[in-house]
Amino acid sequence: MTPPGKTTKSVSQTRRRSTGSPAGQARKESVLLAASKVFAEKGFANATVRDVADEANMLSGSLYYYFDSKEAIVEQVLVDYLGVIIREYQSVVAEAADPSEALTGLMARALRSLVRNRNEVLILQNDWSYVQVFPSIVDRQHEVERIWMDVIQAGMDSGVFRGEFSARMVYRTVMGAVQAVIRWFDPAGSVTIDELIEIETVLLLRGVQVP
Amino acid sequence: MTPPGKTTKSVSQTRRRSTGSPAGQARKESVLLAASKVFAEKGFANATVRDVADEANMLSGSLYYYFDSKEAIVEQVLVDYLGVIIREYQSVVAEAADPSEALTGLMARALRSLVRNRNEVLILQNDWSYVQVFPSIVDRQHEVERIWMDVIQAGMDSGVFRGEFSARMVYRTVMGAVQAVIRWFDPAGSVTIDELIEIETVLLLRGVQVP
DNA sequence: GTCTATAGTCAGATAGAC
DNA sequence: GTCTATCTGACTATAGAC
Repeated sequence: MTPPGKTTKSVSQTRRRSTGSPAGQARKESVLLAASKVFAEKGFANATVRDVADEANMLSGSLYYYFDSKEAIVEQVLVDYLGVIIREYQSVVAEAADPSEALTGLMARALRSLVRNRNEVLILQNDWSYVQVFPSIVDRQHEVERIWMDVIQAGMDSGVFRGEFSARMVYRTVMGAVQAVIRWFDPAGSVTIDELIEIETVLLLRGVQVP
Repeated sequence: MTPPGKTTKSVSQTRRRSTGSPAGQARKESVLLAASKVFAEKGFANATVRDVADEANMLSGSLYYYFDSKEAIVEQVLVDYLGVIIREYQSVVAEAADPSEALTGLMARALRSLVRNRNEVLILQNDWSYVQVFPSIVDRQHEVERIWMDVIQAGMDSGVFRGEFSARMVYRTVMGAVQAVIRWFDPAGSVTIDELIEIETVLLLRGVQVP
């Protein structure tokens, strides 16, 4: 498979106080955690900085010690998440023996992360119109797309995936179905994550592969 | 296939002036059209009533002659759209000879409406957290879900669709992939709508059907 | 029916005490 | 670092003239 390729840079630079201490760093993390929860539940535009502060057990003014703006908070939340998932995808691809295994692995990885990082994925889905102004986020989304499409294209080139569709269309269709899982899957329900992966893989891979 | 079943009622009652005249009705329609465009482009929360008024070539105060609130406008936009698509789905199912034909027909219908009513679908997708407070909208979404799931369940019962998944999971997965089309399909691009339908049908139906 | 003008509200951000 | 207090701007919605 294709080599990793160093990930995109540059979160909008913040001219904030250092937050050098470990305690300060931890506090910042707790703000990010609170923000991801609040933004996911109420929607970015509907959630107020006071909501976030409440959830983080501080007052709204204090947030501005750590972040320049409400936008900067959601940007950091999503950049952090995308950074993690990109590295995971890269290692999945690196360890896969062939395109079918790689695509299956990517789907499994996506589904697990969807369940684990439900809030971040919900924000990306629901508030895309508000976060697409950040190049730091858009660039990382493109990096994700590139990783998946390289796998799909490799499968088409080697003849195991149907070649009559564009890799981009296949990627979007598969990813669309995968992302939709967030609307119905309940980790506490009767369907396990492993069953979920089995189901989605069967439903989607059959159409992608050459019969 | 299952009988139509009368659609849900009750848009939040407006205590507005009559707007009885044909001209007034047409003006109201033009506000709805402007609103669907503005809300889809900027997101419901980000769009202001002034934006909508501008697009409809009037001043923001004048909007309130036709509607009680910003919320009432988006509600009307989506209720109108959902009413149309529900009737279309019902007739597709009524005319289908078997579940496979019905499901293919539903997918084709969904994809065409996605392209034709891009704005309304975008609002439903992007601003679901803001419009889910309207029973008039949620009820109609459930009606859509019911129509699709009845078809899928019938296919499972008759043995042509894989029975090991729940109808709901299949519905959500297929619909997720279909809805994702709105993010990449360009009606002015090189892929025609008919090709789009062919592609999505092949990719998705193969996994649903028993080999 | 559409306009002007504005009331009322609320949210993001800042200043400065502690 | 966190708080209190407050400013500022923006937006929805209304009142009333035309």
